[in-house]
Amino acid sequence: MKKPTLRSVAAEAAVSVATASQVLRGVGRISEETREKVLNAAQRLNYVPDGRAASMRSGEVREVGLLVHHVSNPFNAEVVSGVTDYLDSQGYLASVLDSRDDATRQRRQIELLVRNTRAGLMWVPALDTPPETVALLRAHAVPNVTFLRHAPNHAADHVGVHNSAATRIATAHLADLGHRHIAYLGGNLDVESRRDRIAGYREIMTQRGLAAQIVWPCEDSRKAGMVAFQQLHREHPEITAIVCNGDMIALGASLALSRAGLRPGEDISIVGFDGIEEAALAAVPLTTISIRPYSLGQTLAETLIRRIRAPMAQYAELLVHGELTQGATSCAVREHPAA
Amino acid sequence: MKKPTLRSVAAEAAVSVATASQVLRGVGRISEETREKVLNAAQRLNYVPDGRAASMRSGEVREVGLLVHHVSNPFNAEVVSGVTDYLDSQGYLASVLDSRDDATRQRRQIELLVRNTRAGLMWVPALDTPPETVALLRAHAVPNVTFLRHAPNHAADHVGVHNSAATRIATAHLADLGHRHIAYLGGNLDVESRRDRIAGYREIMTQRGLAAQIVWPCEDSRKAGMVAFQQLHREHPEITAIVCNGDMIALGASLALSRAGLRPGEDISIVGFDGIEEAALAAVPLTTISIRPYSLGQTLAETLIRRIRAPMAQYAELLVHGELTQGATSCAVREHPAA
DNA sequence: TGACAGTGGTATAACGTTATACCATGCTTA
DNA sequence: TAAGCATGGTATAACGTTATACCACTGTCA
Repeated sequence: MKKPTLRSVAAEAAVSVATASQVLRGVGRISEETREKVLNAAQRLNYVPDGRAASMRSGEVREVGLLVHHVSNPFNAEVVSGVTDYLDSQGYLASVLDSRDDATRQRRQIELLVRNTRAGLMWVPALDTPPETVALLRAHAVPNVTFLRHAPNHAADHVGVHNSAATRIATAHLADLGHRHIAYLGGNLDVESRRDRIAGYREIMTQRGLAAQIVWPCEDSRKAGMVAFQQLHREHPEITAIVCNGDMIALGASLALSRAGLRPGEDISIVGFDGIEEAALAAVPLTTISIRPYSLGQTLAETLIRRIRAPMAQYAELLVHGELTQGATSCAVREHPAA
Repeated sequence: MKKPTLRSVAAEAAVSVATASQVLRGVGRISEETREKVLNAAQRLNYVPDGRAASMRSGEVREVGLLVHHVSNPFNAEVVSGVTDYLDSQGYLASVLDSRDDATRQRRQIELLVRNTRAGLMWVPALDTPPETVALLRAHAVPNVTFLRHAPNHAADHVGVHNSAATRIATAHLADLGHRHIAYLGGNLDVESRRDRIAGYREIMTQRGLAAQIVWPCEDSRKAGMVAFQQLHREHPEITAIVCNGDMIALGASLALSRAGLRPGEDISIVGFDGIEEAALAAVPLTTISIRPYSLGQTLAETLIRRIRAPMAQYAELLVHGELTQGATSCAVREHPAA
């Protein structure tokens, strides 16, 4: 009643372990007759090989790690879904961890992954990721792909979003609709993605001769978006359009607007960023720059697997372009609402 | 430049592997002097033990599997977050897989987990999970906890929701508000959770002498909820309140209502089920039966770890009770809207 | 002095695979 | 008939740990 092992299968089939191993892996020269004997024995015993032993000997590992800053955030959840689906199709397993954007926590988690010998790692480097964390990965030669953010002084594959291009599209879209007072709402941390997004916003604003550039920070959640929008609206009633740092913020802003008796789109235009499923199904469907998180997750996993298979290949940086998804929250400007 | 091993650490510290191993695990009788020698050597070499080898020899495994039917669904995403957070605190790793509620896919995924020697498994059994899948788990003595649904003919720990009690609360809440035409919206599959929920609904309806029991199926998504509500409303204009099979459906219904020019709560009352973060932050905050998905995830993980540590303990069934979270989508009934 | 118990360490066999090298056969061919 | 070579299989040493058993000292005490 013990767990069946290759030895017991071999005994059952009356062959050597070496032969049994070869049959089960489909390698070597084995006669059809013994092949069947082994296969039957394995079936009878309900044999499943021990991946640990196999991987120790062969050096092949089919498990990877995925480290994000907040698993239950809808954008990340869709990414996780894309990642696990792709990996599953390749026979890989993913261990998912939530760093909560805490560098200390992240450090411990990476150690846990290294200790459990993952073949590679996909990670969103936490804020203030210290050099030691990067050194750890390098010391253990862990194939890894950074996602959304780069790690400081770390040459590695990267999958991310072309942030500035995306906000250029968003801002230009609003400017084309005649808006002149366009604010940027969201983000409160000094991360590259936000910097790049704001840069794209400013670029278009300047190009169109729009001097009133307002950047208003807030956390990445619906609630924070609501509150921040209310403040922004009170301080700058002249604003007729906003570009948001994320869909959750945009949904929050849209909600605040509705609750204030204004109509998203008609009174004030809003453009989101991410393209989560929910965006299209909000009370007022959101106009957003869609990044297709599910497909981004697939790409991320694909990049890691490729790296694992070709460890010496040159590092690559893949930035996906966002595309404008027209919802109902962006319309042509009307006369000044505060006028 | 090769990966450091216990052997190399021992060599560096000029002791035997056995000694090095004992020092690093903090067992055995070792002098302070050699202890430091080993610790320093390990540090210098950036040594991290190989979990595979350790677990093969010691039999201790600190990795588990988590198998749900749809990772990016907000409810499940919050559960995953709770699970990974708890496991992380215990030094465990979770491999997350999405079965898409496909029994064949699920079967392959469980085999993948068994092959990679997880210490245990948390799973939402897919629809029509065949006996062989259950047999597989039993044959390999995999400690496992079923979540939300039971697997057929499978004695195991279970963590779930007290479904009938929850819908009794929801239905009674609406009846107390004076509603007499209350429909049940959502669910399209013959799963126990839905059966139990409907039973709770019927129980209260009957108890209150409300004969008009309407059960309207639909898939578990916002979009499906929208469409289904529209049909339901067209067919049964007398309905003034609905109990939903999930928050996503409720949010969809609420949205459809708004788009039809009706006010959720004031014209037709809606009660959701789940208590996802988003519910409280919808255009109209949702009245729902909250089962705290994050905390449920923690409980789930805790149950599995307990089982792993005490494999012979009696099986337990833990059903959490939902609690009514009052939002704005449920109000006292007014005169008949269709009158 | 010899018995005995601590103290601090080591040698070695597992764990369950896979990779490498090798060994019997039987059959061809010069 | 000897050399050569497929064919089908086996023995065995790894992989990097940990558990078990054991050994060499030193000091204590009758």
